[in-house]
Amino acid sequence: MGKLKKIKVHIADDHKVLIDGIIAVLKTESEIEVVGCSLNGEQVLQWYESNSSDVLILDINMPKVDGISVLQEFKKRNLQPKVIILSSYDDVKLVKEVMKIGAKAFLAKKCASEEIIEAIKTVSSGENYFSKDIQNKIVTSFSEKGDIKNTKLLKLITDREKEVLVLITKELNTREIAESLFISVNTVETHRKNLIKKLEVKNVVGLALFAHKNKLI
Amino acid sequence: MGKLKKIKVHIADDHKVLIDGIIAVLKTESEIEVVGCSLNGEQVLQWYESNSSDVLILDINMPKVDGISVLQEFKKRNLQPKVIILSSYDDVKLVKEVMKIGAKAFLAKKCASEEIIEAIKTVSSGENYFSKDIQNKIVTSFSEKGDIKNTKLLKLITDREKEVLVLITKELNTREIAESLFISVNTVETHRKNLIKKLEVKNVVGLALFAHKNKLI
DNA sequence: TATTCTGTCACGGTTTTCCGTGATATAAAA
DNA sequence: TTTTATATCACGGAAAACCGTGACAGAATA
Repeated sequence: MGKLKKIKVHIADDHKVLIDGIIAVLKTESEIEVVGCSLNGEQVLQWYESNSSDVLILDINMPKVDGISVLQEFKKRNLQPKVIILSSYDDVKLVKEVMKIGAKAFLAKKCASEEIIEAIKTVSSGENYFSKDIQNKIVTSFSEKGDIKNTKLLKLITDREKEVLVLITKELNTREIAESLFISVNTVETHRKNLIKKLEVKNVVGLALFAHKNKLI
Repeated sequence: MGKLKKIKVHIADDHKVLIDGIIAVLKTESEIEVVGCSLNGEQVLQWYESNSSDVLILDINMPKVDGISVLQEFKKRNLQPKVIILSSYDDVKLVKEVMKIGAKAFLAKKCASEEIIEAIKTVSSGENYFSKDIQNKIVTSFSEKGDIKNTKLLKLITDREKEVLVLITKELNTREIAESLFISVNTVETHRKNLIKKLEVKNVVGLALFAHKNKLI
């Protein structure tokens, strides 16, 4: 052991084999040192009560306490190991969610094992890391169109109704909308009624959310 | 000219030099044929009235009619050349916007010229294409946290209030919320009042939009 | 211990939304 | 030319939202 400060890693996954696999891979890296491992979320939280690591490789699907809950608990306790999420699901929404609650990297389990090393080094230097296939998914998801269902609805409403809808989202009430469009209160009410019918919502809340989701504002 | 069906490309950019550059690059590719070019959006629309191409390389910033407007007009006229956006701005939001209105690829102007060829081939086969630097930006943008401004307000409201707020966005009225939380209508009203005060909005519309903007739903 | 925060509930009153139903004029489409 | 779509207006009534004010218990905090 030289003067080199190793990157301390904890591995949490309910599949013992997978942990062993990762340990084997990491053994080839002199800068990385596995300092602990857990088979479920509970163990992880316990371990971090009396220990610490630079990086935590965390499975999402674990018994007792799942990975998401572990992350949330970490946030509460203000624990700061850089977390690399390891998941068999590589849904883009899931990726977004875990990044939001503090993860620094996301690896699909089917990723190349060298990517684990890459990920550890990257997050410990402060950057985020996504495995190649995840990157692809993210980019692909980007070009997906929004709801197709709603474009149909969007085409149903007239320009004037759209105008009223926008003013509704500005938190104006019917009287104020009428004044700002120089039309009768009754007319505005009619527009409201038609909007609610056409957009298949129950009330203003539905209208406001529709407008926002469809970027009318 | 053999039996090979060439990919017909139109180039639109207000910088003549850039057009010439692209033409020079594409000349090396036997499968690609430049069939026209325009210096502004108006010319593009005119050209497509009596001509057609498989691919259109389109600059965003052009005089008279800009690239976005061209895309929108295309949609109206139901013209279907695969559009590759060429832009000096590589803002992620811009990328998202143009993809939504029908673009198939996005290239930053600083991209490697081979990427243009790659992009043309990719879109003409029906897939989307993003230049490497754009891909990076997209992935990076993914891990960025949301608004910082509203987190102040978000911290002001209690868990129970958040619960009520979420139910409001489901288009439930006060009575229904009360029933689903097993509390009195009066209590729900109190929560509503507090929410409106704390979040500094005028009515339910403001509440709904706040919830949506802050991803509470 | 005293104070603040949270969650609960109540009452009365005003304002706004929601709903149905119907009418008229104009313009566009079948 | 008849029909359809759009935009306008009216009335009446029920339902819901909004507002102020006050109160109480338990938990957390200072």
